[in-house]
Amino acid sequence: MDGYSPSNMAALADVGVSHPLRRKLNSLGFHDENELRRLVDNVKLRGSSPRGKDIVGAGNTRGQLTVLLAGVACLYETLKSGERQNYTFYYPGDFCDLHRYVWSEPAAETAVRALTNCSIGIVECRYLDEAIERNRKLGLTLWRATMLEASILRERLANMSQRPALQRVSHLLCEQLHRRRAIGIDSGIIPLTQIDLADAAGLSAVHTNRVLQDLRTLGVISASGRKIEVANWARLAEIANFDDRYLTMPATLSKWEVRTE
Amino acid sequence: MDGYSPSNMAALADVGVSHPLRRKLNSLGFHDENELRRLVDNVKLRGSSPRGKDIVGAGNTRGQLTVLLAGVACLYETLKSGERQNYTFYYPGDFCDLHRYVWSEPAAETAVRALTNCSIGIVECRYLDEAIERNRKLGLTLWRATMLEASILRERLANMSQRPALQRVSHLLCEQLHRRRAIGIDSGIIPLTQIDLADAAGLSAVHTNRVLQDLRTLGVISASGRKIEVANWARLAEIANFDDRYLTMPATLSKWEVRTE
DNA sequence: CGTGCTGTTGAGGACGATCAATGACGGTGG
DNA sequence: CCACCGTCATTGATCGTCCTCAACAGCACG
Repeated sequence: MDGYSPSNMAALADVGVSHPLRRKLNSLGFHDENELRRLVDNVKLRGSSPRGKDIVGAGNTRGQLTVLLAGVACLYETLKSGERQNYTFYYPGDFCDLHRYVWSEPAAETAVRALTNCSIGIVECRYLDEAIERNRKLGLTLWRATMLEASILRERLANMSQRPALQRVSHLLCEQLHRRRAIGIDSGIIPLTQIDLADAAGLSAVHTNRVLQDLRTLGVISASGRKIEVANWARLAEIANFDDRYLTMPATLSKWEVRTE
Repeated sequence: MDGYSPSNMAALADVGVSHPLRRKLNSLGFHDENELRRLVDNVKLRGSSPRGKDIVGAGNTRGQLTVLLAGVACLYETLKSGERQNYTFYYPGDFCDLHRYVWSEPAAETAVRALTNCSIGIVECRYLDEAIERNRKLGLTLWRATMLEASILRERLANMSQRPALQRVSHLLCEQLHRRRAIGIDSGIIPLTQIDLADAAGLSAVHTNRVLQDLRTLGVISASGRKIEVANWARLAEIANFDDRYLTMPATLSKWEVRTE
């Protein structure tokens, strides 16, 4: 199970753990307490989605932005050949449809789907318009969120097109581990099916399975049949040739953060 | 040769053809004449780069943004295995290092390289800071530019990981054709070497060559040995299963454009 | 207690990588 | 004007990775 199941969201708030969105914006260098509070207050709970269900489909949620509050989701597309391609994974705090806010309708075949049971929040675009209007740093921060998405896509591109399957899968796992740790989930459990991984890695499910078995043989992931649990992070990163710089804000804060009054 | 060689930039201005940056921002839905004029006036010519030379390397151009004025460039990375991965192609009007402006230093191995002879302009970050400060729509437009980059990356990801080589190369060619036409270059000539294509498609140069020969046999590209010229756009798009929606602003203008007073 | 979805295994075959060598072209300097 | 050199294009042969098809086992669900 995921650290953030829908059922414990209320508990989260009580215990005083940061709202996922607040944590996300913090990690992007946005620390305006006042604005954060207002923004978080404007996130309405839309409900929950079971695994496999589309969160953002074609044409719905006009005028609203979707925030993932708990669970794991992905932006995917069903290609004409019938295969599925997972483009981006979403974790709590991520906006699932920023592209719609800034750009346009994506192709009709593109959608966001829940990979585990998810809890969904919504924000009115109108509210966000106003917030960006009065606080330019918020706009820059969201721009930066998009830049992070692009950064992840570039990394994936390099690792999918050039590397053999073992490294592809390992790299994907590393990305998930890091992103989960960034939101406070330290366990090595990755709540994705082999099929989800295959769709993201551009491999067949069969071959993905074989790669995972190899990783088990190497002692990198534990041997339980149904769930994927990384046992040896260092070895995994080594195999994947993983360098987390593309995921994290540099220690030398960007000028925008420095410019914070 | 390219429609925009460095040598005819001056001529461009005389004939009254749009500045590349103006055209780019227009295509992203930004039409504030006043702001555009000021921005363009603040683009200083940095000089030109011959094919193969790095335009944006590690650590230079602190405090400045790079705009491609003429030619074709690409964001690439030399992987540890020695292969090269082309992430993004840049065409006149594109900022080459927006990622640095918003995010941070990329990995040291990432750089921007001229693929043809290029003409380079620069803008002081400070100026852009001010411009975004006073004109919120400009910031949103640049955000949108990043979103377009991400959109292209997603499309590439799908086509690189799932499709056979013929479609990969075809799709890449289609992308170039469309982007070139968007900046006013209608010829079917694509000024890239087979090696450039291979690095972008994640294929070996040898196999890329064979694919191009197949395309010649199919009558899709012309048979001249040294340059790649697309002879049959429709057929190419068909092979590539190309859908240009991911590249273009929708006809139904985004709310931002509508909101333009 | 079936019905799906997920995970697992085997065998055969296609696609693309790799290695190696040659040809063609453009630019440079004598 | 010619000789030279580096980059790019081309060809053939071999080999490895990964796909495809097919079947079955296990677990979770109603």
